[in-house]
Amino acid sequence: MENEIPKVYSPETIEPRWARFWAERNLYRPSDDASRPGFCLVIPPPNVTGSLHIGHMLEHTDIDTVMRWRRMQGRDALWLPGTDHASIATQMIVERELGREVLPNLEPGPEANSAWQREGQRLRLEMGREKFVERCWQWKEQNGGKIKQQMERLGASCDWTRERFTMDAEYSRAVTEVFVRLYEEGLIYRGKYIVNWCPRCGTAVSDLEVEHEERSGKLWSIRYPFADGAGFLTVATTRPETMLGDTAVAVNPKDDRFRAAVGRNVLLPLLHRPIPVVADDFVDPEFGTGAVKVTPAHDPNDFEIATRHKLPRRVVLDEQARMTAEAGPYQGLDRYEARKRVLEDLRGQNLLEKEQDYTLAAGLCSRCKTVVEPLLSEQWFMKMKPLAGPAFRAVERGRIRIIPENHKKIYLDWMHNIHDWCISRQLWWGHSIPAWICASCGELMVKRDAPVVCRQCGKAALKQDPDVLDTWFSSALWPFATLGWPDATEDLRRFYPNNLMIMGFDILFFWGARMIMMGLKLMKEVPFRELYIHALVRDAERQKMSKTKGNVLDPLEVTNKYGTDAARFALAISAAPGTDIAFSYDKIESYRAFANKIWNAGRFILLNLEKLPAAARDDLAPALEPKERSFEPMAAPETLMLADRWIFSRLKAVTDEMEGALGDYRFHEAAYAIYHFFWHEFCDWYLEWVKPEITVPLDGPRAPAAWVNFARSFQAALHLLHPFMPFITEELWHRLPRGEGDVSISLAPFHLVSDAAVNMEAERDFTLIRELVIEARDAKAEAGLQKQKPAAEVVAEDAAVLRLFQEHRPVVMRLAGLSGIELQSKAPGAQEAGPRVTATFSLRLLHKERVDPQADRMRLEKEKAKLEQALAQAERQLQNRDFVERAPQQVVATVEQRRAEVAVQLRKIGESLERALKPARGGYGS
RNA sequence: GGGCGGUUAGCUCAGCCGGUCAGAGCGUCUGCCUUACAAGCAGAAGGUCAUCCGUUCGAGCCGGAUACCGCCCA
Repeated sequence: MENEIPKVYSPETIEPRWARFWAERNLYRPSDDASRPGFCLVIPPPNVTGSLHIGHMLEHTDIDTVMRWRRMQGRDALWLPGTDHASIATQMIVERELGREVLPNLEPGPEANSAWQREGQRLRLEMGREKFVERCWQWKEQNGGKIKQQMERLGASCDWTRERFTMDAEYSRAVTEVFVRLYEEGLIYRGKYIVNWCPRCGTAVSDLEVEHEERSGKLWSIRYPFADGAGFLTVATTRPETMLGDTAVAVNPKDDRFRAAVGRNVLLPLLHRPIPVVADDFVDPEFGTGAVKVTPAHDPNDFEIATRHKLPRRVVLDEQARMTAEAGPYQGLDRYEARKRVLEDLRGQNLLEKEQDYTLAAGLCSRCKTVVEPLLSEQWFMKMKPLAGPAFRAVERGRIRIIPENHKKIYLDWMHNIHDWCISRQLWWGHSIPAWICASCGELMVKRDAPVVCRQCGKAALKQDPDVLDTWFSSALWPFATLGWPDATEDLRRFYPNNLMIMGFDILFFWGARMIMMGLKLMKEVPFRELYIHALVRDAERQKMSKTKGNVLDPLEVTNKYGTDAARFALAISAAPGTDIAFSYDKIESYRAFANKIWNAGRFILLNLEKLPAAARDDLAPALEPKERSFEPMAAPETLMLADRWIFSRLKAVTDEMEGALGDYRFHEAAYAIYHFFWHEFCDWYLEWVKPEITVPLDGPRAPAAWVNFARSFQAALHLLHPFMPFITEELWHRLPRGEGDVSISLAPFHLVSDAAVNMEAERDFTLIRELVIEARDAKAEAGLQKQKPAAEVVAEDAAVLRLFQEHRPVVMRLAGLSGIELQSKAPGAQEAGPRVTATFSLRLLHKERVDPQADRMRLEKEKAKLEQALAQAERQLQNRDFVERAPQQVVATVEQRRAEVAVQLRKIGESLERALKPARGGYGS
């Protein structure tokens, strides 16, 4: 038999089996009984190109823990899985793959990557849109399943029958519907504005997709001569090459230095174009020389100035960031090459006045880290202010609760300062924009279905807008589009609003905020009631994990090495809200030890179960029937041990504590509660206490109370552990005597223990016994007697305590390793080893061979000093009239009680010390 | 420039509404292969709670300032 339960837990043989079991049986598909209370969370859809990293594992651990817990509470829990199509990322990957096919011999590395990318981009244009999109689908079919496999392996309890992808036909219908509705309402518009343009990706990106990075650069001061030949104005710029597109110089109207210049023309150097000097409040007189160049087509602020002053907009940089024909002799040069040439030429003409070091914030494409170019471009935009108002109020007024709370303010600030969102992308893989332009008359039509003829001129010369929508546009619809919107489905009715959303801070604005706006707009209701923002997983050195740093971790690697349960538990217990997690293998290892501990406790119970008569074993199954709040110590007073009453009382307390913590997303507290309970209460004390009852050979048909209580409390602990450690708990649960109908622990109640189990008296009594055992062990260790079994003398003045000790003499002797206990109501002045003093009792070992009297005395002195300090502090407090009068009575009472206890202890220690100083009766070491 | 967070044991971090809150895990030290578990058991040592000032009868906890570290936004 022992061979079937190995001493060391090996998750690799057990976890994949249950992962398959859960998935194959569709265990986590909610019932169709709509009257049952639901609980819904849709996954923040991972990028289909990716694979899950350790951050996802944390996210999914948090999610799965909540979902399993809610399910065990009896809710019809729906965790809806899926992925998003990730326009830019997918396109980049497929391009790189294309490139690799024609350049197979490059050594992998950043250089090869960019060569493949360039070549792939060329091939994409060559093969055309239709074929390329087909390639993307192919890629998705082949690689998109990876995330599902990973999630299954990590135990994610989602409903795979409801899996969604943002480019599913049904989902795309929802995307089109939203676009058309918002366009018709005037919330989506098309226009020519400055956007963030990535010259490498060849597309516009939104503000959120630009990362700012401090870089050292230069600030150049350039002279712009007045057109009439009298002097010059000096402007300062960090981007001299854009001067070729200048259409004005601006100064602050309040700036006296330039009062005379306003209204005059200057000659744009190099191109010799006359441009006006305008006065605009935007100009900061403190910056540079106080005069700035105005480049409306390449700077958002200048664009605004130009609008106010009706200035022309000259585009001098093209979509690859090369100079256009507007740049005259510089046409065709790359932006950096052009900068060099412009500076040379200015210097040559003595128009470059100054060059200083300057720190500037470079905007980088978050996808490829290329410096983005502000560029005038025709794009689709979404008006955000009208959507932001309701989204602001929903959070402000608590209709959505953001946890941890400090993120609420960040959200509100962002929502308050929101700008219109550029939603079109010059990419091929994604949702096409449902807009058609008439080649004949220029009419723009936005339609759900492709129109045949132009509504204006009637000609059949319509061409669909070539752009696709920002991926985030479609994922903003996720909480309702996945449930069947725009149709009024049963799922939608039942699961919208979702109860909860869990995501990382990094996508709060990309996603969370936009989902709230869209949900309120289209469903007239918030998308979810609560939004929990989880922490970031960093590496052991607290560095952010990133592919470029090479410190990313594959969850499956961790899982294969230590077990999923251990990794999940390590993440959960580290997940204090608002604090990033420093990932370390040490941590995982210590929770692998925990899994092993659980395993071995299970092993203990199972091995002994085997030794029970078959009838008694069968008798256990009904006693372990998982019925909500039905477990309490079996009523059989003559065998009911203090330990039984105690462990059930503790179980009840821990269950409540966990429910409280999980309800507030304090995963670390819930995890710690069950960790501590299982290891340091159940195993260290309860199991050790009842061991003789469990190992004693039995006959007869009935399982004795001790057995029922032991098995029940173990099972209840498994239920509490299950949301965190689904695999090992499922395995052990199935090995306990089970009835036919018990399919999975994950469908059994979380809260097994009856309210009647609370027993404060048992907790108090048990605590006293435990203290007694610990004092005895400590005394033995101190005296170097660990290997021996001395007798002890225990003195307690309280008759009830004496009675309690008397009743439990055998178990104390066993647990402490004592050969006997002499109970006294008064100190007889015996003179032995290792005196221990507590407020309730004192204990000394009755051992002739005194090991080190000096050590005893020192320890007592030290303890005495500590107690004296505590006493002094209590007395100081109590003598303070302000304290006695103003502090709550309860606090004063506590201090008074403490003073009394400390005084008693001090008195006893004093006595012990006195005896220790005197030569012993019979002498030490004699 | 604006905003936010952090600083508690050697390391990683908990610590709720101010009053048994000075804690956990890992590490270290001592002793044990005690018939579930050495991935274990029984013990122990270790902290001026970053610094300063303030509020309070009472401050890791509240307020202000400083220093250092980190993040977000512009």
